Amino acid sequence: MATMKKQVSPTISFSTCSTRAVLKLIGDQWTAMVIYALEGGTKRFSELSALIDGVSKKMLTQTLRDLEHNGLVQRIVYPVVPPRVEYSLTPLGMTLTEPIGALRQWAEEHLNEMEQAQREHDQAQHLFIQEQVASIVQQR
Amino acid sequence: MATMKKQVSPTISFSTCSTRAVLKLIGDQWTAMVIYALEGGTKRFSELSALIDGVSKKMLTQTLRDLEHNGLVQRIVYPVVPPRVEYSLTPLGMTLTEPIGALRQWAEEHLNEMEQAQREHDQAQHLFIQEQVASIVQQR
DNA sequence: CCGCATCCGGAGCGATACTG
DNA sequence: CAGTATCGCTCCGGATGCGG
Repeated sequence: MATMKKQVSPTISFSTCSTRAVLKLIGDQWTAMVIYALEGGTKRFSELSALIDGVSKKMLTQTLRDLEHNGLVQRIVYPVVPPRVEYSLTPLGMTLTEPIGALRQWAEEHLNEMEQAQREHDQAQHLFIQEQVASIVQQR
Repeated sequence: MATMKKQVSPTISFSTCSTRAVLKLIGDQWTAMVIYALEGGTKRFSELSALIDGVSKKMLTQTLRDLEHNGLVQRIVYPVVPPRVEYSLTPLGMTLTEPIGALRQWAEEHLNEMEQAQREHDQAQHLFIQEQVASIVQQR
């Protein structure tokens, strides 16, 4: 097991934590899904737009630019009319599919547990609020 | 989720993609780091606050509440003066440490590559802008 | 067909002050 | 000590229109 006790040292500066950097990368709504969509191979802008339900042109452009800027996605413009732009993962981008896949796998395995926990928690909250209301009413 | 307008896409519906759910979970700035901090064991509110550099009380509270709501973190309040509140990972929360660890590992391995790609890209951008300026100056 | 610029409403977040 | 309440600001993200 690689993960032993792994005690958090008392002086860890979280500002330099690499987790933060990755989160800044894929933390937004669309990045992970763009990468996921590009796992299938090279895609045109309009194809991505159609695949990723709900994304606006602006956000898609922004996300792709960001990924390109970080060297995870390659952007190829064909100077033809009408314009044709193709996006694909770089080798570096491909390596990101693994941890993202791990995340997705976790989600598929544990999402139902989480939803159940949510329901239980909501119910507890609900009952608690009812008690509060009851006690307030009683005071009057 | 309440308002599902378009569900006609024959391809993958990304709105129901589990990746999205996980990202909503750990996508924000602090969640992943709270979990990371709690890997070391039970922590008090003030301890977390000290460990996670730069987090405000408001955000820390919000993040912890969210995690508690999803059944990933347990919150125990000791009714004493001064107040004492302890947070710890639930078994479900522990399972999240793996994919998050994978993410961090990827970051540590590839962050330098990304930074290099960024620099190269920035330089290319810079040169391009220089060309633009030059051509404009030339026109005058 | 692709992408950039602009505007604008609203959510998110920090700082501060207050409570128990 | 561990929050809650409120204010104010920033920035996200959608809609629209232009340009190549």
